[in-house]
Order: sequence, then structure tokens, then C-alpha cells
Amino acid sequence: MAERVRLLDVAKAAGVSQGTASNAFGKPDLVRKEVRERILEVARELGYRGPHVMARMLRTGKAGALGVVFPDNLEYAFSDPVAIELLRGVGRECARQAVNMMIISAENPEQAITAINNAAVDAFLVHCYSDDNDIISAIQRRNQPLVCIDTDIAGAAGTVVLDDFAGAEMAAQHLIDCGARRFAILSLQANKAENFGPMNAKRRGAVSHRVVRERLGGYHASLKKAGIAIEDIVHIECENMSSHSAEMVETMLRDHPEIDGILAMSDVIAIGALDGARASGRKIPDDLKVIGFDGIAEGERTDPPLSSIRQDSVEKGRLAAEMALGETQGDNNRVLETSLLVRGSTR
Amino acid sequence: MAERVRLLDVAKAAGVSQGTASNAFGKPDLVRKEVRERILEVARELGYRGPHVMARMLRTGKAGALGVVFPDNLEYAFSDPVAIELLRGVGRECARQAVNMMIISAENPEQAITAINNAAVDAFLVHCYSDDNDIISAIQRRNQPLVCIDTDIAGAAGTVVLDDFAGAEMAAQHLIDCGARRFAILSLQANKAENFGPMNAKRRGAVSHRVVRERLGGYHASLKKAGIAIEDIVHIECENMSSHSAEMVETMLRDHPEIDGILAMSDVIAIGALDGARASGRKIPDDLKVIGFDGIAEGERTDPPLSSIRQDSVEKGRLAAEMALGETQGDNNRVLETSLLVRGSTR
DNA sequence: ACACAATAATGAATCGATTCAATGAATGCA
DNA sequence: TGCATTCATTGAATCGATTCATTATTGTGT
Repeated sequence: MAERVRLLDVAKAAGVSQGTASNAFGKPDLVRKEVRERILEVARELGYRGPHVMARMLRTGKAGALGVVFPDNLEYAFSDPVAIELLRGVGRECARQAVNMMIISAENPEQAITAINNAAVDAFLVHCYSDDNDIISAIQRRNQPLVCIDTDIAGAAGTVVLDDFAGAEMAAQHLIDCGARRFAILSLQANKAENFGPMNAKRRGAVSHRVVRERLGGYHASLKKAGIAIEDIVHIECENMSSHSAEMVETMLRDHPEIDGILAMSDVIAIGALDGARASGRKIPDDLKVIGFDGIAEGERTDPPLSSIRQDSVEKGRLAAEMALGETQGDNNRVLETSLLVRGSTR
Repeated sequence: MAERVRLLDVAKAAGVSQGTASNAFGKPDLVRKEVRERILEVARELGYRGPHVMARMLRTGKAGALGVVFPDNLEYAFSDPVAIELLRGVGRECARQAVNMMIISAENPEQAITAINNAAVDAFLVHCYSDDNDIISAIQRRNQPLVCIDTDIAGAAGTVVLDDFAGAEMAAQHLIDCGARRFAILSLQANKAENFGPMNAKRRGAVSHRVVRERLGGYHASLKKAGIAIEDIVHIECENMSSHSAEMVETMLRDHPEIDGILAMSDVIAIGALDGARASGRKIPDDLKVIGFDGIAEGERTDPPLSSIRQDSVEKGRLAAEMALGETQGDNNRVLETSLLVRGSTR
């Protein structure tokens, strides 16, 4: 393999200083046109491939990339429709700012920390639910801008979250308005420990994932206001997979045939709930009303189409990227609003 | 802002050489346990944040990242279900090999070239359809391993493609077996120029996207064998968006009400075709049979469920990443097989 | 007790650019 | 003609590690 041609070689061959050669590439207007063209010409002849990326990075300290980390579940990033929308938004902003997007990949938390330490990026974006996390600390140790999505981490990090409480309130209120009285809540995973199935009061009190805590709070608030006792609500913790929630719902409807309203913390869970309810012989929305959360596109094609609480995940990702890449130090905690999306599953 | 603590500072403070300090972090077994612990201790006291990533990269020449480029349409990467599966596979292999994943982002081709030149990566993965591409040349100029997905680029690059021809043959044969006789082909975009609508013979002869060329060839092969003249087939070029293909199909069925079999080059297009056909009052599969291509998960939930040609996009991405990251120089052209997936839209 | 390995640690060279104070040349103005 | 500006260019210092040939130390076998 031939030796790499360096800037110095080009400079020598062109009879200029290394500094001038550097400018010919990086700051063209600092060098006379005639000279610049000669340098570029010589570079082409020698087969110079342009400034070495890593050398430039070392000198300038800029990596030109934004790191994106999904600590809770790495595979999730390319599976969950909401996560994908988020990535789309991040990608859009990165493109706008001409910055690449580094997805930190790992099979386990330990590896993730190494991956974080080895990533040449200018800032980090973290999507996660819980805040007690070694991975977060590893990122913080790098002392670079960090924006957390969907959780509020202690420390001087920016955050972008949803007004999950208000969204959940709206969802529950809507089901009440539609006439539902006996409720089941299908929760997302509440803690690091995967512990799916019915949630008792103790488990409900020990929710570490912010999103789950807020949405649960919102549901409860509306239901309580309507005179429904928390103890009368069936709580089930589901994996965020339609096939899983479908099973859970079948079992649940067998044990609690009186249920006439399902509050699902995600559309993915809700879609499974529709399947499970149908398999249990329920007519939706007549026998049973179902509302999801997120407002994903797939909800338009379900049978019946799914009512939901819409959030703009693309904008959430975009905004987070903007915050991480920008130097805005003020107003670094943003809360996005949701809206009610009424479709066939509640109408 | 405090000055950055360097390895040299740690070494001095710990009373060892810089080389030893370096080894304490990078090659722990080359330094006595006692000494190593002292170094790490001193590092912690001084607030040393661990080896500087860019400096390490410059010295070692390894970036620890795989570049992923989508030249045809950047936004597409996080929108199309097939592209997302691909990314999932790439991500999986990257995680396995403890390498990060750099998504090259850009708003236009020119920016993409800059982005490619600024990316600190060890290898590139390109997903594209056409091969005459400035972006490809920009990557090739970097002289690093390059694997192309879904297209065969001239030059010493590895490739991972599907046996699109055989898949398409299978699709058309299946519709024939189901009794269809009057066919419409809904093609993906065939050339760089976006030119949607009916395709005449001239346009069919000038297809630059490999995938389209192969699939078209496969369809034609089976139809010809069944005694159907190419001139009798309706060809329509569609954007890869369900809403778009739905419109196209409505118009098409108005102009060609005799059509009883639709061959769609992607499931996304096929799903729109189902909508369009339904809106035109057709009963599927009785009046009209529809088969897609790709076998995406959404096809299970359509009305009726969509028959398709299944490909393993996750594996395609994984394999491509493996090839790009590995040093395997032999056997660098892989062709993946497809299989027939029969569901309600043809049964 | 002596040679011979094996193990630890050293320190200078290197990776390949960018930056910036200093210098030289060219221009404008009175 | 002289003096102040502006514009181009130079060349050495710097970014922060890793590597490797060399030296120093310790341990083993006879």
C-alpha cells in the first residue's frame, strides 16, 4: 500500500508553506487565487485525498457529529415507531446544521459506556425513561452538551419532555365523556426490572420511569375527578409490543369482563389491545372504548382506527438536536404539548 | 473554563512516563497493578477524563465507526419501513462488533459530499438504487472499505443485493396461478428524474435503478411465459408512498377497468393500491388480486392482509455491515433470496 | 554465583493537520 | 518620497494521545 500523501508533501511540491497549503483547502479566500489553484493542482497530481479528518478534529476540537444514545434498549431505536420519528427529527436538524449523526451502539450497558467514550462527537442526545443510570453519568463525565429526551435528569442538562400528565388527563377525560366507567390502564414498563403483568398499589407507587409516572398521574387525576376510585381501576404493565399487549388484554378481559374503557400508554400497546379485545369478542367502540398515546401513523389503519393522544415526536427530536448543537444556555427545559385525536375506537 | 488535563499531566503527577500512563489506560496488563492503580488514582484526583478520543484516533488511525449513507433520499432512511429494517440490521452488527454507527446526514448532494469528507469512520455502507452518482465517487475517493446495498457499483466495492429478478418472477407467477390475466405493474421510481405516472416503452427501456430493472424483468419473464404480451400490461411509476399510489390506482382503474392483477414493487405502494382499489369499489381478492414486495410487518394489518415477496432486510443490513467492517476481501458480492408470502390479498 | 529470560518502565518520535505572531510585498494617500 | 494600511505568506508551535526501541529490574535454572 502506497504511503499516504500528507499536506506537507503537497506544500513542498507546490513550493509553499504548509500553512498556505492548509488555507488553500480550509480558507480559500486567504490565499491568492493563482497560488491556490496551483496547490490544488499539485494535490491532485500527487493523489492527495484532502485534509485528514482525524488530524483536523484533533486540532480544531470539533467532531462535526451529534451522538445519539438509547440507553434503556438499544434495539428499540429502530423498532418503535415513536423512536423512529424521533430519529427522523434529529436527522432533519443534523442535516440542516451539516452535522452527522452518530448512533451509539451497544449490546449491553457496559459496552455502551465504552462506546460513549470512544465516540467523536460534539454533543449528546439521550432518550431514556429512568434517570438513575450509569450511562448518563458516563456521558456527563465527558463534559459536553447533553440534552435528555423524555426524562429530567438531575444536573445541568437540557431536557425536552412532553406534558405527559396533561395528555393522559385528556385521554381519560375523553373516555369518560364517551361513557366508559370501568377502566383498565395498560402501562408501559415502569422500572428497570421487567416485571410485566398486573400492578398492585405498591408497584404503582414505585415507578421510576418519568413518562409512566406522569401518564399514570394524569389518568388518575381525571378518573378521580369523575368519581372513580383508583382501587377499582385495573392496572397492567405491558411490554411495548402489540403481540404482548394483545395477550395481556385477552387474559385481562377474562378476569375483568366488566371493563369498558382501556387507557393504553402507547399506540403500540393500544393496537395490541384492539386485537386482544376483538379476539375476546368485544365490539369496539360499542362494548369497549380504547385510546392510545402517541398518535402514530399506524393508528389510522387499525380496525377500528385508533383514537390517541397525539405528540409531535419528529419535532421533539428536532428540537432536542437543535438544543444540543446550539449554544443556547438559557431556557433549556422545554415541554411540548399534546392534542386529542378522536378516531373510530372511541366513537 | 479550566484547562484540559492531559495524559502528560497525569503522568507527571504520578511520577511515571507518559508511555506508562498511556498503558495504564489502554493496555492495563502491561503495567504493574500497583503502579496502574496509582495512575488511575492520580487521574481521578486531577479530574482527567480519560484518553482524548480524537488524539487517539489520529494516532491509531481507527475511528470505531461505520458510516451509513443514503444518497438517493436522505429523509427516506427514517421513513421507509424497509430502510428502517436495514438500519436495524446494521445497528445489530455494529453493536456486536462494538462499533458506532454514523449516519451521514445532508439536505442536498453537495452537502452530502462534505459530510462524507468530514466523517471519521472506518468504512462505508451505501444504500442506493442508481450507480451514476457523485456521492459514490466521493466515498470511493476516501479509499476505505465500501459496501453497496441494493445496487452494483462498478469498482472494487462489495455488494449485497437481493435476487430481485427471481422474487418478481415468483410474484407474477403467483398472480397468474391465482387466475389473474390483465396486469398492472406499479413500479418504484426508475430514474433520478422524478417522473411519475404511466410508463411508455421508451421509459421502460431506460431504467437506471437496478432494483426496478430487475423486478421489471422478473415480472415480464413470468408474464411472457404465461402468454401475456408486454404491450398489454399497464405500467405506472409511483412514488414510494401509500397515499400517492392510492391516487394512481384510482385513476388507473378508471382508465383500465379490466385490470385484475396488480404487481407492486413495494409493500408501501401495494398498501396504497389496496386503498385505491377499495375506493374504486373493487373487492379484493375477488375482483382484483394484489401482491407487494418486501414483506413488511404492516402488511399483516391491511384489509385484506397483503401478499408479498418477503425479503430479510434486517439480515441484508447486518450482512452488509459485517462485510464493510470485516477484512474479507473474497466473496464480496452477496445475493440474498426471497420467498413468497401468501395472504388475503391473493387468496 | 552467573547467565538468560521475562517483565516494567522510559522517552522520543509520530500521527496530520490548523493556527497565529511575525515578516514581506504591494497599495493608497498626502 | 515617505508613512500607514492592507494583503499574502511563512514557519514553528500545538492539539493529545500511542508506539516502539531501549534500558532497568526482577526472577529462574543450573
